[in-house]
Amino acid sequence: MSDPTSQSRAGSGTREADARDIDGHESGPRTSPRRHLGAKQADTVTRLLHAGVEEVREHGYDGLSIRAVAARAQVAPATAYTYFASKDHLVTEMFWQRLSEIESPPESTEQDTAERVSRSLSDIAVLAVQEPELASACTTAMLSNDAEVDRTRAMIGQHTHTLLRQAVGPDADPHGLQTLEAAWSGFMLQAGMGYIKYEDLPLLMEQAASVVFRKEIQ
Amino acid sequence: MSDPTSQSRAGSGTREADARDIDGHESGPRTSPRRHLGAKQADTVTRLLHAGVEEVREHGYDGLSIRAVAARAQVAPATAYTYFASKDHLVTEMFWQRLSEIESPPESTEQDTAERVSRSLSDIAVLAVQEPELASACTTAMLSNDAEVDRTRAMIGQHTHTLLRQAVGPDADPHGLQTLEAAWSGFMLQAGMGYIKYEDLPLLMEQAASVVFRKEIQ
DNA sequence: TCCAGAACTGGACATGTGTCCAGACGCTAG
DNA sequence: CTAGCGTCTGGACACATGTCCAGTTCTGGA
Repeated sequence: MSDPTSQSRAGSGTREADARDIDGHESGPRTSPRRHLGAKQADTVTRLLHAGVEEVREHGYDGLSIRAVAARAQVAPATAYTYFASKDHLVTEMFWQRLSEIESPPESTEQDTAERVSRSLSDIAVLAVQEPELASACTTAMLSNDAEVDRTRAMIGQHTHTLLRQAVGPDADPHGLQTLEAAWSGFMLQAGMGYIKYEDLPLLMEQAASVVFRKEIQ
Repeated sequence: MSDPTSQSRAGSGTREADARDIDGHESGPRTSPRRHLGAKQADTVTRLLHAGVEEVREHGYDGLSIRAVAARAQVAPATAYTYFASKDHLVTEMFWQRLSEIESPPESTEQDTAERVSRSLSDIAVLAVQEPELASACTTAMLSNDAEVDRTRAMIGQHTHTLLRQAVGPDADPHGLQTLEAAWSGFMLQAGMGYIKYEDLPLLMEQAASVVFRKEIQ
């Protein structure tokens, strides 16, 4: 988890102060928030995020409209735009909210690198399997040129980078890590376009890791 | 040279207006699967594609509008929509038109795999360096849910797959190829978002290939 | 209790996308 | 020369996105 420094647009600030997230657990703020959202605002944001997930689940990225999300959250469209700069921002924020809860698996014991990589990312894969529409929508939304999306994207990238780095170990070949990271983006992309299935991601990444880190698993 | 067998929406049929069909009349203007273009139509398509490249160069993906492209090509918007199903289709088609001209380098001699991979893709990188806006726009456009985009995307994917396969050799480890292909998508994606530079692609891919195919280059 | 400011509302506006269609145009066969 | 047909036109339409703002409702603190 981490807190997307709530900025002008609040969006990210969901996990703030008293803010409870969708499922109700409270959260520890990570990054120092510059601005706090009051309980009411936090609630509005939460409702929007929640409504957004439902909308995207039902109608996919294309069928998602901010106005529909606002309506479902029982909020005026203009209010939604107060918190999210754009549809893409909303979508990335929905994904980030879920993703940020994923931590590195505890004390990866004696497994080999490939397996650790696979495990590290399997939680993301699980998320993507549970919410394929969201994952796929986020893939598209991430490409948007939008200052707010930039921030969120950076956090998503940072987070998966950290996950990978931890799985791979601090002394791993930089090129190997680089390659693995690119492969991950590539697989996510392919899954977003429907070329591969999200549930195959862990296996694919395990194969990639074993090929990259010559662990002779095959 | 792969020939984009001109299809429903003409787009791909850019290559030479020779296309006079055996039986030139098909009534279904909209969804007819295979339609060949007369010289005049081919010219219109060419002008649109050309204008599109200029527009995207000047204004980027977001600033690109079909109407502006049509105006630049001195054609009515409705006419543009006759040939291209959507803005995304136009963009992918522009890219494909360039990409399809790229061939595998001749008989790669005794170089090692990593270097062959780097060489094979360097022409694409050159294209992307020359037209970064186009490449980046295409990255976005590829994600569109659009039947026409599907086709073009498939051709683009097929073509790069072939390039890679040839560079890597027919007996290469499938997982290695798979990983390399994903890494390629990933790097293209990262370049499209501005995280890396298009001109670094060949080096990055060479590093990836050498890591994947244990050629002990490091 | 009361009120200033924060939060939200609702609807108009500017812009863009993609569709549709009646009619004008231009090439070519007869 | 002229009819016919494929091609192109231009503009209206339906709908989405994102902006703006005057006005209303809510909230917390004196």
